[in-house]
Amino acid sequence: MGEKKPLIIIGGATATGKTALSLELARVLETEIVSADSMQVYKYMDVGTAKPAKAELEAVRHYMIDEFPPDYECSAAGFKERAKAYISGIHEKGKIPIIAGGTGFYLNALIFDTDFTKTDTNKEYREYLYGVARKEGAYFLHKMLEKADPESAAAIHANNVKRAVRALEFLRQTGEPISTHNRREAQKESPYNYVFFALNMPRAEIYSRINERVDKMLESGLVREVEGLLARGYYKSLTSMQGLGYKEIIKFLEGEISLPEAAELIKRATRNFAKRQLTWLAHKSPGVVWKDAKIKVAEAAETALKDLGLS
RNA sequence: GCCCAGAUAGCUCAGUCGGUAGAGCAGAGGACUGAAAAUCCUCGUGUCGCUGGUUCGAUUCCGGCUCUGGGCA
Repeated sequence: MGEKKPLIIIGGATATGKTALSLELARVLETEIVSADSMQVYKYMDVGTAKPAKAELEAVRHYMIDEFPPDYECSAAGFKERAKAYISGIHEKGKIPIIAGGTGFYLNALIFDTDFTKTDTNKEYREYLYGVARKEGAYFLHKMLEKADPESAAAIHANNVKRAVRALEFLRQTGEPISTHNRREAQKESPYNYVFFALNMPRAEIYSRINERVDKMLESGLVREVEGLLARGYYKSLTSMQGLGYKEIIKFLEGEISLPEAAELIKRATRNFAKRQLTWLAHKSPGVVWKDAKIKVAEAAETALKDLGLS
């Protein structure tokens, strides 16, 4: 019976101090960090994604940051595959990996080693389905799903074209309804011995920190960063360019909105995002332990080790 | 000082040919298992500026007042 390997997870809404705490924790525990952030994986996207500073990245070894070019379509599957390998690497060094990040879906994929059935993305079929949705409407597409996979159809709202497409796609590729797959994965037990801390603070404080951070990003050259990305040939429909801050600045650069308007939009969208993160943490993350965001490293390290049964 | 237009949900506004009102955004809650910083769902009672009048009944019509735009002096 191989003993379960330890993992320390640091989650929480955006702008809540995950980066700072994970850095300090990594120093104290002399270990390394695997980021779980769907946007920090991209190169050249630094200020808009609030990546750790260069000096910080040098001080503590980080993985899954600057992992892909912005035109690579990162997915939970691809992310998990790589991150999992890095985690084992850290374990082999006899260290406890720290997973830090705000992408709840990615965090879960790692913690539960979600099985993303290997399939080639069938672009044509996907395009075809989107075509159906465009021409016949979302409701029609949903009807299609209802015939093929009633259980999934019942769980997916008719307006959620993206989900309906994926369900249909999954069925065609694997021959299994995605609802069955989801149920199986949701019941999985983690192969790790993990502690999951979620940094918490009053909602109003998170929001004002977000507002301040967006202003700082603008001062730190977010506009220049986006201009640079466009100059390198990365275009607005890329997944990476859909990131918070990027899509809005592109609109500004295209003359659609003013800079102050863009700033407001970014703040608002980021606040909405933070709320979604909180919902995920509260309902989709088994074992989360909420911690005051101002927790001291020493205390965090001590409780983590204790909860892992390592002290 | 005069004329015109506004004054309705936190914001922007719609509406009621007189029977106490509704959208978008904000905000709140939720879903999510190969796009997830994405995608999607649910939730709207507020002295309808104040004050008289007409009316069975006024936020809706009429008068006055206050405030805000714009115009004329």
